[in-house]
Amino acid sequence: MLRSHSCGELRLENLNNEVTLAGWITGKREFGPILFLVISDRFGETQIVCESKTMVKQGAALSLEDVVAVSGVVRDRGDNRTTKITTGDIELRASSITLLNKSKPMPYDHKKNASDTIKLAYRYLDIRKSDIRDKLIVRSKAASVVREYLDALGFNDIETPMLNKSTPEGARDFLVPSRLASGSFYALPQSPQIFKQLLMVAGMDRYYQLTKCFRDEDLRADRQPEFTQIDIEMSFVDEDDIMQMAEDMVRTVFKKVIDADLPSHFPTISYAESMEKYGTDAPDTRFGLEIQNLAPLFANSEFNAFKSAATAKGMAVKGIILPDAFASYSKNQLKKLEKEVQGDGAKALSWFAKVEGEITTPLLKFLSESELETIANMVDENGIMFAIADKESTVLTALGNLRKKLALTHNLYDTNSFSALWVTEFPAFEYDEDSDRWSATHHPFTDFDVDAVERGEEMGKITSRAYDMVINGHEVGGGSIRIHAAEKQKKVFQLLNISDEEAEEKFGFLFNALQFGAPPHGGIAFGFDRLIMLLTGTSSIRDVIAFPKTTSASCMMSGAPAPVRTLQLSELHIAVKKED
RNA sequence: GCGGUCGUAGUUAAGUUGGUUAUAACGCCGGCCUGUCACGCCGGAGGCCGCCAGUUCGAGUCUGGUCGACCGCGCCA
Repeated sequence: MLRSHSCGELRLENLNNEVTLAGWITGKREFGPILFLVISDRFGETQIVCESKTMVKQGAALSLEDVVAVSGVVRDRGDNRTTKITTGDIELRASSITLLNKSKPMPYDHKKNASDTIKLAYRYLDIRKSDIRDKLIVRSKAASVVREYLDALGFNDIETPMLNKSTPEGARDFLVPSRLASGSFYALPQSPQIFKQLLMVAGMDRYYQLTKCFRDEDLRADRQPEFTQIDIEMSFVDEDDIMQMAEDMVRTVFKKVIDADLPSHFPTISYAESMEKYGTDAPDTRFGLEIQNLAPLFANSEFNAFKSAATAKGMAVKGIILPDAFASYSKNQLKKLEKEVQGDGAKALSWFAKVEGEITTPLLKFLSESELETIANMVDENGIMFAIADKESTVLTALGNLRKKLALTHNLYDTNSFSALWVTEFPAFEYDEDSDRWSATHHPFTDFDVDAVERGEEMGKITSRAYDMVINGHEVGGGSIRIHAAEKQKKVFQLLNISDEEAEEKFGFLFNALQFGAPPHGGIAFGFDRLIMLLTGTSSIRDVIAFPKTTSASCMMSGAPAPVRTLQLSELHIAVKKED
């Protein structure tokens, strides 16, 4: 070992010990005949004093971020103790300094808020100098808690292939050209979905994996082209078994990693109720501001925009009530809010405020006495009711986003608290206007009541056996009970207008497997990165990934993606087309 | 693919109605300093104002395009 202690370790009890520390120089304060250095590693920092002429000379030659080993005796700082660092009671009187490696000056000032560009270009320095380091440690800890938890329940960690066959459904695949089979390609997995189901057919009973998934779609603050899933599948279970296990696992992770208590039972809300109350399928329930249906109120309104929205099919007029806030709003701010909802496709945002018992609104002259009275009864003094009349889906999206925005600007919730819940009863099908047909909302292996279709129930009302776990308005995990009977799977393909040939080509190997005694099974997959974002309280996924990519999916350090040599291309039977 | 914000010494920023030699702080280099801990003081070096074109007598500043970073929409079964 090049050191006897870490840089965060020494205390008064080590007085007069002869020790050696190794780390980076992070401070240097010179006073002629005496010189202070600060040596740091990820465990902490320790002050070094150079007093002899030789030591001062050697110390003065060092630069910040040089890597050194320093030997000497631990000394009490006496009157000069500090509480700013954990080793502030002591200092190390240097008797020898070994320069292990020199460092160029830092390319940016880590104490200031440097640009993402330069921090990503020197990611290893950002990890060394910022709290990214702590977030990566949380990530490591969380992964080990997950493994411990699942191992104890008899789950087996089984790897699945990275080189797969491309399936045209779902997200765009990352492709890997084949050298041996000219013109053929592998696809990197979007998730191990089919393989984990095959493992159930294989009788493995309980499977899990922390594994990379790849999706070639445009990025967001919470999306990377490669990300990590906690992938889980179980045999001989129903929804409750999986949900109970999954929430207990997540509770354990939050408790053991950040000592946070999630509720002992996660409430369940149906997709329909979630959309109606919160305008989203991933509601944040740390605050109220639930969406109210205003259709009854305006069904006979003189104000035509409201009346028609309240009565026409597929239209809606809904609102949310923000208590005790109107006095703090200017006309300008209300205009800004309207701009926001217009960004979500709504035509306008109406508002009604209660001032001294009376309703104030730009729509005053369009509304009847009784309408104003009803609103006055709904809103408390100084409260505002915001309303949107539009296409139902637009109204819900816009109010859902407005709700989050208002809660954030008015500090309506504790940012350190957690709300965890399940969303269930998702529609099994959604209507695709482009292709004029119904398609599976989740993947086509999700179980649902197929007979309901034969009974003639409305396609849009049939729900599937799927469930999403939502924490603080983020979907952290989702899964379903799968179809395990080949016959049923065949029917579903037919319902979805997937021809036999198409089904055979896309999913043939799974379909075959279902015919060989597939057990009832189901599972769930968690977005591991998003879970770590919640554990570390960050809003950027890049903060929880050691070497992330930019929003255009490139790496600021390596320059990936990059062109390759012609020889490599020709081995792969590939010619690159020139862009115009 | 679309929209928004941003791009000026190594870094973070300022830069007025378009006008002489483009500022500051931190960092870097040299010097001084015996208890600092954001040490202090003196001096110095450091610029393709992202890139290309245009308007103009004159562009860091105005216009168009382009590249990059970030945020959002589409997309992400």
